[in-house]
Amino acid sequence: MRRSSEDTKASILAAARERFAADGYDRTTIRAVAADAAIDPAMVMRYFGNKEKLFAAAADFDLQLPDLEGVPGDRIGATLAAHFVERWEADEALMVLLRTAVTNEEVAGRMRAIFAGQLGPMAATLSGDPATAARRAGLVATQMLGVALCRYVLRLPPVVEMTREEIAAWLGPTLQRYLLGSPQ
Amino acid sequence: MRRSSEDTKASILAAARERFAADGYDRTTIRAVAADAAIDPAMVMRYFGNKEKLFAAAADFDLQLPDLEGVPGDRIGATLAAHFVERWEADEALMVLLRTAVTNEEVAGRMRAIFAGQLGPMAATLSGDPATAARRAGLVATQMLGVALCRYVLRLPPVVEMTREEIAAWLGPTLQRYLLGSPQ
DNA sequence: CTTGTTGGTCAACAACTGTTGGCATAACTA
DNA sequence: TAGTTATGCCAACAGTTGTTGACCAACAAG
Repeated sequence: MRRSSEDTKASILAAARERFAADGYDRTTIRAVAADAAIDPAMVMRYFGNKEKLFAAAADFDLQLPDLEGVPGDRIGATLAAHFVERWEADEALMVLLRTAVTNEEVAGRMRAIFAGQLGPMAATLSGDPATAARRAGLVATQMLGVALCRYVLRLPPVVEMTREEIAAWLGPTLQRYLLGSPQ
Repeated sequence: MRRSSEDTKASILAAARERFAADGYDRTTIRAVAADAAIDPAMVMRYFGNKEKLFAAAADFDLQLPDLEGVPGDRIGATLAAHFVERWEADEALMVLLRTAVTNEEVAGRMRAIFAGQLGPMAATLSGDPATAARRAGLVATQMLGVALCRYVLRLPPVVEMTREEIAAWLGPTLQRYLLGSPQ
């Protein structure tokens, strides 16, 4: 039996996700992806057109923000923090995006769209104040992307060693204040 | 008069810093740096040996943490936040490091050393508790590197639009709690 | 058996990269 | 003035990359 085209396409995509997540866009080569998928580089081109399109297919990402209805008002920050950490660790797509957005303006734009489109509305709903919602969402982004950067990319030891629960406990009040509180 | 070798070396270094800060390590080419410095690529090699050494020379960085003696106990976080933002904006070296550390394990190690060596001791002094100092320093790193990432690299609009004072006001209490407070 | 389609390989291209060695030229020194 | 040295340019190398087109082999339909 010959492999179906869908199977190879999927295995290429899996290999691409790993490579992009580990090495970023520039350091990932079509040849390396093909080798990981045990296939000829030309197949990658045939199935995905070019490197950019392969990346686009590998970097499909959704924050999947949780439904916060029913969460006690003072637990929103901690719930959100826990969700983010879980989300980062469940899916390589975020690492793919983060590692690439740093040196690729187009991908940075995609990142901006994700956070503006998904975190912004949530902040607006929670705070009830459309005027400051974008800023509140931005503050949340700084803290959560900072954790992703330090924990998964730079691997700062103290940040790596914390458990999800500890992170949620420490960051909960921070997000809480950014979303619902005031500077002081 | 011929240019002195020091002048050329300095102009190469300036061009390299800009390129590395804007594009990261991989996308920066010796040829582009040379063109910016209006000089032949071979000169870059003669003066700096190879690309890695050029990078090392361009990425020399010190957090220059301020002396917090005399700062009112409840203003430590805000003072620190303001200092960081000022520091990022005064020197391209941080962007050079950040843009590269994301896809280069060696540079990531350098980043770890900077934060462990400079932020760790400060946290130990402030909190007076050596057991939790590293973790506190790590938390501060997540928030401040997160700001650097969102403001200067990803350029999330709400984060870019905030003034230094607003950032200091919002992040002050966060850093304050990470350094001196408890999770809850 | 032939024919067309599908999944796959191979070899090569053109462009770009870091890097090197030889050659020119201006300036200083004896 | 002659020689030496510092400064610089040019052309080329070897390796890697994305990408392409020609070719091969298995399977299904006629």
